Amino acid sequence: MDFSSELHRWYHQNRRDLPWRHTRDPYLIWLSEVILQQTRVEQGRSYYERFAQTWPDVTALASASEEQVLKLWQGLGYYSRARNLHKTAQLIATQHGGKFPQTYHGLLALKGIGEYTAAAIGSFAFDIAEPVVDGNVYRVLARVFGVDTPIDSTAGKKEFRQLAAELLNRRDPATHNQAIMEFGAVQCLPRNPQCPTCPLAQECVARTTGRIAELPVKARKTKVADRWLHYFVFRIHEHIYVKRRGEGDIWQGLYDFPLIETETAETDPFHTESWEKWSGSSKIKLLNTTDEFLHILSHRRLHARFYEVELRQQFSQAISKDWLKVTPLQFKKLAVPVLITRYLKTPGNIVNNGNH
DNA sequence: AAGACGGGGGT
DNA sequence: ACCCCAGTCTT
Repeated sequence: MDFSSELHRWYHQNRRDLPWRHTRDPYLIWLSEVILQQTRVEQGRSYYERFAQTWPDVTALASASEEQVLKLWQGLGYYSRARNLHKTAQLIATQHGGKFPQTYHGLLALKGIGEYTAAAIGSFAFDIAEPVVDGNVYRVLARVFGVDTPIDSTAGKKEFRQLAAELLNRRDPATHNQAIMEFGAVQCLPRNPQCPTCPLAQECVARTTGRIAELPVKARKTKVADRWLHYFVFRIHEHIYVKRRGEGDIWQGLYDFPLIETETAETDPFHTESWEKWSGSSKIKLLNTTDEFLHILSHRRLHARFYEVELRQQFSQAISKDWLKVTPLQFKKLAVPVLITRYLKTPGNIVNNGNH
């Protein structure tokens, strides 16, 4: 039996029941695919349910504000996905009459839709014969066919896509694409592949040559840099100062607090220009300094501390130009990074408990 | 071609 | 501590 038939048979017996597998609606498929980019099924599942319920079609999503979309996306990470999702919804609503493009290249042209997602939407919604190549597919093909070209190289991407295209069952690309990804996610696991029960074990090159642990090959590893963040939580009567994060850094579009970043762990935030500017203009009473929060991102180690301050008077316009004054209740409606959520959960913090 | 971009889970 | 996850975009 050939690769695709074997896969198809395995899939028939082992497929999980996932909510986005009950629809051919390109909007819902798009939604699920964007949510699942670099995200495990179990992590993305509840987000999909909430998005699909809150905005059941592309017009509804287009009518929402970016703030609302980011708030519902809060905690999922890679927030450009949410911003692009929203922008693309508006484009489809206004320029495409609410209808998705029905070609691979038409889909590929949309913001937030790359080769993988265009193939996924194309095959699942429109039976377009394009192969999906995601992390699961790289792993399955690298092992079964013994391909050791690095998957994060240009040559590797090309080679794996070519192989995936040759294997694709053009009579039923939708099922084939689902099957190969599901096989990677359930059977051919990264650390613990279930080889004893694998229908492809006999032909699997990695298996027969003892290279299961070495495949697939990844060329580069992301280096992790440290950052030191000093957050100032200024409370004045019933309000807190917050800031919307801008372009060119993590968490774009989310809200946090006025921030002093230092280059080293030793640098004292109270001996900086920002602090001189703030403290020189206002009566500041430091109430509390939290312990350090260590917050791990894939490419950063964030060391964060929160300085809680009760203000007697508000800051001048010159200083707080891009700051926002909100009540704790209003603050809860804004999208914030998980790091801020962690701080807000600490007992007795000045935001939730600031009535001194 | 390389880096930026989150957060959670597994070993 | 390190790796991976239904990747995409920018430089």
